[in-house]
Amino acid sequence: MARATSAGQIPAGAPPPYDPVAIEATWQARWEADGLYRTPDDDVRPRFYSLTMYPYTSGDIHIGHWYAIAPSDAAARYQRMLGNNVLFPIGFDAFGLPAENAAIRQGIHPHKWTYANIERMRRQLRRMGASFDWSREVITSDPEYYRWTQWWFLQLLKHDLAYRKLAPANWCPSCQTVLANEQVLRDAEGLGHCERCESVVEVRDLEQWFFRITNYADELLDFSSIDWPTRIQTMQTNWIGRSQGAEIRFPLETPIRAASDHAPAHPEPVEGRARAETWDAITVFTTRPDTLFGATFMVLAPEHPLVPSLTTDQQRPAVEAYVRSARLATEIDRQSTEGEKSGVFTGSYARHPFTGERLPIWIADYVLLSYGAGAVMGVPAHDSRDFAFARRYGLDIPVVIAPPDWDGAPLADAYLDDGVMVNSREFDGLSVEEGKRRVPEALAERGLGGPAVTYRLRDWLVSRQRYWGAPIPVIYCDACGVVPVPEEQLPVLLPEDAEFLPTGESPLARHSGFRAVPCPHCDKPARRETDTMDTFMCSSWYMFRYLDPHNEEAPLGREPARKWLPVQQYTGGAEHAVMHLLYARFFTKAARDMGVIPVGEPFARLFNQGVITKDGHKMSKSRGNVVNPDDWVGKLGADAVRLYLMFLGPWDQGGDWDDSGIQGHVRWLNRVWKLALSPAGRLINEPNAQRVRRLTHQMIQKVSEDIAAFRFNTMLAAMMEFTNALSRERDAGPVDGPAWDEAIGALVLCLAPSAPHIAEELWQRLGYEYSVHTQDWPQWDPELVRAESVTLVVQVNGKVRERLQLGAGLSQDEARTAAQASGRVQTHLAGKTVRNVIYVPDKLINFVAG
RNA sequence: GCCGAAGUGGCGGAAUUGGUAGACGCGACAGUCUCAAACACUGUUGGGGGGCAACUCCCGUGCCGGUUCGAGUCCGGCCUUCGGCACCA
Repeated sequence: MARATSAGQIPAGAPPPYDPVAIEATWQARWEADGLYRTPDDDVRPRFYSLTMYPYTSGDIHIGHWYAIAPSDAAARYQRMLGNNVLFPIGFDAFGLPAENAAIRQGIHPHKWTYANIERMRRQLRRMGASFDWSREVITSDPEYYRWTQWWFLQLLKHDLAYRKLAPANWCPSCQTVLANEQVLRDAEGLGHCERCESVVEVRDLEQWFFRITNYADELLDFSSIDWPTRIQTMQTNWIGRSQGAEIRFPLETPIRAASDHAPAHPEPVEGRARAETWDAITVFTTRPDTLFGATFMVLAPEHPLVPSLTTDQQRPAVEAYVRSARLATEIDRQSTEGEKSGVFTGSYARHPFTGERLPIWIADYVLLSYGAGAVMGVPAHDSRDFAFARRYGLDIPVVIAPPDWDGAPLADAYLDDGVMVNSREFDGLSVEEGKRRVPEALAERGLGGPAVTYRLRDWLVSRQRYWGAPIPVIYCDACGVVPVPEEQLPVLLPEDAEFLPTGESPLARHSGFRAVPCPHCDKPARRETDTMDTFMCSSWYMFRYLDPHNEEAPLGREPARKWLPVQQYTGGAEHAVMHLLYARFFTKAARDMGVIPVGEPFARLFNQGVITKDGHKMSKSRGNVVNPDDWVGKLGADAVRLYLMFLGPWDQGGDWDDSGIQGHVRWLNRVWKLALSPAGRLINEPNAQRVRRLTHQMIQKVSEDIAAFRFNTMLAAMMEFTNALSRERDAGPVDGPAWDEAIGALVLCLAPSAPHIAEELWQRLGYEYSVHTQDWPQWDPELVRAESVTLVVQVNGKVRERLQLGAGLSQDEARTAAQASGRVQTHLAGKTVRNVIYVPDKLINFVAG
């Protein structure tokens, strides 16, 4: 930290007032002009990729963005001062439904709405003074970006990670359009209504695109190579929901044909057998194969393909009515009807694989087609849902796992805990654990099933019947089938002249110029896919594009990928725990397997900041409690707002905005300003200088450790404490000289990541070289930090009776002698015998006496 | 219901390989400055008792119990709040 001019250049007299608004504008312009935060690719210093989640283009940068970004920026600046080549990019998540809603409400085209918002948000972001490299900005709705989103889609298709199948979607029969889940309003009975016309929403099956995220389910459960909050790991683990159990085949009395190819999620019944048109058994998945002998009925999901064939003529009216009502409120957003179990008997029976007993086959909506085999064995004694169902319909409830002191009486409720297998033939006497192993083995020997694993995670449905998204680059040809758009024809441009009528139907579906296209194979008339991609697709790879944002040959080059990946520090909200953060991991693994990037995890370290509230509530326009950061920045400056947000408390806990709190930071910055710029005298003597130096180095240590661990609140507290101490030194007498210069210099350097503008201004006024943000982070001297005197706490029977200022490093005997010299200690030891002495060097001595 | 996190002054919070509870800040009160107010600055500020006083004693980290010389921190059992999932077989 060489000074451009010699020390002692601070002009005499009172310092000028601290004018944050003027200072901040000046420095922001200067940094921008100098390209101070540009990240060169050819830098030899160690790289550090620091990423904060890019904002959605909703309209305004609000206080939540500040809360997320300001500390990220401080951390990135700290890394820069440590000597790293830091990449800290920013961009905009620009596709999505809100743009369309705004378009319909306000009559603005989504494109116009989005780009106007970006314009405004850029300005607001610049006022924060964040050290973004704007030259790498990405906007996901730019053709130069979504061209590559489409390219990724084609690669996933090529690698058999994308496929089409029928999937339920919300359908409004009046608007004749598909609705997103958030456009469906639920009434008290759980029925969905169209948000626009209030018609009852149906569920229709459409051919939709999926990504095979389930191929990676097991790998996604492995967090060993990344440093993520356990909270997020747990959430993802639960979301993936791996269950170990068995598949069991229950033979049918007569083989039947499936009604449709609308297969359950787990289409292969057993042993890799191809899905048969003719079914001779019903396959179920269970995590409790040990309870097999307690099965007294079967239950299929209402949508199960075997239902029509299994239904007897006598039962058909009841079954069809039930299936119809279930369609109105299916799993897309099924209301929890807590405890109530309804169902209908199909009239058919299956055979128990071991006993051959006839089991009635029912349908019920508590069984989900999309999980396991879409069918369950009903074991009422040991499953609470089956128990409720059996009670309601008068089915048998035989006990096959005996509770510890069971007397043979009927159960009042399902018994779910461990016990001993009974009424289970050769398995009697086995524990639950042994049964779970032995029953599937026995099933496998007889060709009636075997061990199996199932996941809660389903494949990622990426189709959106919407306009404002990246068009899915495929073409449907009557002759050639599904034809991928050739890569050299990308991007498939979103037509801007799409008619944007408030019908809710995707403009792409009715835009004939977009739809009609010659087949790339046979050149005959064909039609484009009119669905667009889920915006989570865009955000699954944006961290790659920052590395090579202007590459026109590839989404990113090999060299940038090798140099920069993975992201070393990712920060953002925990609301993305299972969507964005899981999809991005899947995407990275897929890209690795395609050979495009060299890593299998996108984010090596993750930090989730909390939520900022006002008066204890989420901020919302309807509640009228929105804090507008621009107002505060205009009045008090960005630095004060940044500090206030960082000081609220631990970053991952969030905090509540309180107008009065921010004044404290303005006060403090003013104190720092005056302290740094006030004319100084001479430090009178060496002990004072030593004391100041010790305080300085202790502060540097504390600040360094805290900022590295994202403990911004205690980092600032340490600087405030230091400021208070320096003020006391100055008030006690004249101060100057190297120790004082070092103290002020260190304070300004330590402040630079958090309050970049005032730090730059002070740095310049103190006569140092521009810029403070390219300086080395200050080092602390361990020798100086060590205290020479300590407070020794003296306890008698665990209660504090005296605090002594003593030299550091005393032996137990020396400490004991000193402690026993105290009158107070003598009082409390009077008439007692010291039985034991516990000594913690330099901290505490405890006399155990009685 | 299941999973996870957290309960500390008037408020935000600090202190956890067990060792001074309340750092730092806000607010409040008192004082300085001012005709006055605001700003700024200085001091006090967990609760209770005793003393003219320098002081001194007791209680105190959601509740009950335990381990320990010593517990905000560890163990057992509760209560409350927040977050996630929610008929996952």
